[in-house]
This record gives sequence, C-alpha cells and structure tokens, in this order.
Amino acid sequence: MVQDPIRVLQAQGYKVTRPRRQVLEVLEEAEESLSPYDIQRLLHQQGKHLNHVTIYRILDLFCSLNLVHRILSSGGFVKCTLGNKEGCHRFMVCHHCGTTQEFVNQQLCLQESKSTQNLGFHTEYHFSESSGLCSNCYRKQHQKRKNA
Amino acid sequence: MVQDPIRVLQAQGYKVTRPRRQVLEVLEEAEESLSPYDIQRLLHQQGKHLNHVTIYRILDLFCSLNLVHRILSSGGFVKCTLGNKEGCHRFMVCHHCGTTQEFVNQQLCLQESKSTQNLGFHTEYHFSESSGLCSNCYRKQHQKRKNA
DNA sequence: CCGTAATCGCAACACTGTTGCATTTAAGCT
DNA sequence: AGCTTAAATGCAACAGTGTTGCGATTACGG
Repeated sequence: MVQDPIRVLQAQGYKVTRPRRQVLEVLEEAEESLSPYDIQRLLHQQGKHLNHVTIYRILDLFCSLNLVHRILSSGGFVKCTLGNKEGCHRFMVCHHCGTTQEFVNQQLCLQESKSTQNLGFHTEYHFSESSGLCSNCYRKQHQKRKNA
Repeated sequence: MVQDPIRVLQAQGYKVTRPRRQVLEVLEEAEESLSPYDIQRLLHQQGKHLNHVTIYRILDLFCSLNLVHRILSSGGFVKCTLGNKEGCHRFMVCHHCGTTQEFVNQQLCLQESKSTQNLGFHTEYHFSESSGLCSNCYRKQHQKRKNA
C-alpha cells in the first residue's frame, strides 16, 4: 500500500495546507480521473473555493512526488493508490464509465525494465495504461446485445 | 513492421491529401514527439503552410487509425513505427534529449492482458511508456560526472 | 474532364495552463 | 498562545491549446 500522502508531504518538508488536503480528498473519493477544473468544480459544489492556479501547482507537486498520476486517454489525474518502489504505475481505464483502477505486477515491471535495458535504454520510471471495459460495463453491454 | 500509412488511409476510404502526407512526413523525420503546433512550425519553415485546425483533425484521424500515438510525458505525437496487431504500443522516451523509440515485446503484451483479465477487466488496447535516458545521453552524463 | 463527397482554411471562440506579485498561512520557536 | 518567516495561495492578466460552424477547395471515381 502507498504511504499516507500527508506523511510524504511532511517528510519532504512541504506544508500540509488546506488546499492540498482538499485536493487529496476529492481525488480520494473519485472513481474516475479528474481534470484540474473538475477538481475546482467539485470543491466549489462543497462550498470550498480554490483558485485554478493553486490546483495546477498542487497537482504539479503531487505528480513530482508520485502521489498522483495523469491518465493519457482522459488527461485527468488520479490518486496513486499503490506503492511504487520500482517507479512503476499500471492503470486500467474503462472507456465507458471512466473508472480508473491501479494495479501492480512485479513480474511485468521487472520484464519491462529488462526489455528496455536490452535495447540500451536506462529506464528510471515506467507506467502502462490498459483501456477497455470494466466488469460492470462489460456485463451491461453484453445484456444489451442479448435483448436487441 | 507497420503497414504503409498511405495504404491504411486508402484501405479505410480516407483521401490521401497533401496536408495528410505533409504531416506524415514531418512525423516520420522527427526523432522526438511533436505537438500540433510543433508540426505547424516545422512545416512553416519548409514553406508549407497548414492551418492548425487541419493539423488537429489529421492527428485525430491518425490516432484513431493507430498510425500515431500521443506521448504522455511530453504531450507530443509520434508516428507508430511498428505493427500493433494486439492493440499494444510501447515507447521509450529519453527525458534528456526527447528521443522517442517504439519497441515490441509479445510476451509482455500477453502478460499485461492476462493480468488485467484476471482482475475482471476486458482490455481492448494498452500501451506503456518508459522514461529514462537513451544510451547517448547516459554516456554523456556519465562522462560529465567523471570530469567533474 | 466533370461531379461530388470529403477535406481544408478561416474566423471566432472556449478551454487549459502560466507568470509575477501582493497577501495569507503553516509550522518552528519562545 | 503569540511571534516570525519562508512557503504557499489568490488574483489579474496573459499565453497557449484545442474546438466549432461554414464556405471554399480538392481528391478521386466515373
């Protein structure tokens, strides 16, 4: 499991501010990836008002600390839920409902590193993204077809 | 090896226009990923003037045909150089010089699919990005340290 | 060479991300 | 608890990126 983000901030000498806690909370609760402006809108609905500049800066910081990852297919950010000792993140993204789920696979990670090293590349970090249907959406699509 | 992009366009009933050929050419020559506006600038320098809207639409099309892939770390686009029967793309991106190189690994691809399927996910497509130093930049950094 | 559907260019707009600077705040110290 | 100060936030203004609708142009089949 990933370390408590608050602890990570403290350990690296960053302040634990209200905006940072709020951004963490909203990412924590989300099932899908959120754009900076999504985050602003969601917080706004809760009566919490953050400047978009602040959100951008917070996301930059969180990315650099590997607390958060940007999803390519959506452009949104997700909170990393799993440890990443090896500098590796793997995500599954449902292209129907947008749900994003992180997973780990130590063996895949090692093989991916080895594979790039064999090609003369010095990998420091890697990630992967699998796009498809989550089990829920797959079931729904399947039933629809049966009924049609 | 990947099929000739021109053939792909024709086979799918898309016209082979001058702007499309020009975008393909500039991506072909580039070692690093190029943003839409990078592409416009490069073509402009060659006396070829494309509207940015056109470039966006062409890149959308090429992405949907899997002729081109967007790199997360840079936001730029690269021409896919290898086949992708399995709906899989793997890239190495040097964070120093920006060079981008595609590679394949059938075994990794199969394992990644299996891994997500075991988690109840129905993967249709996946890709990975390894960030690090290419052999050239690694050597340079290494020498610098020795001299310092 | 002609007709036409697809594609492109243009203008205008909407959204996303950035910079500099004044104000506020977390956290260490007493 | 109050004081201090470096870090972080908010604001305003701007810069860059991406989108839409529509009229003009062009690839390509006949």
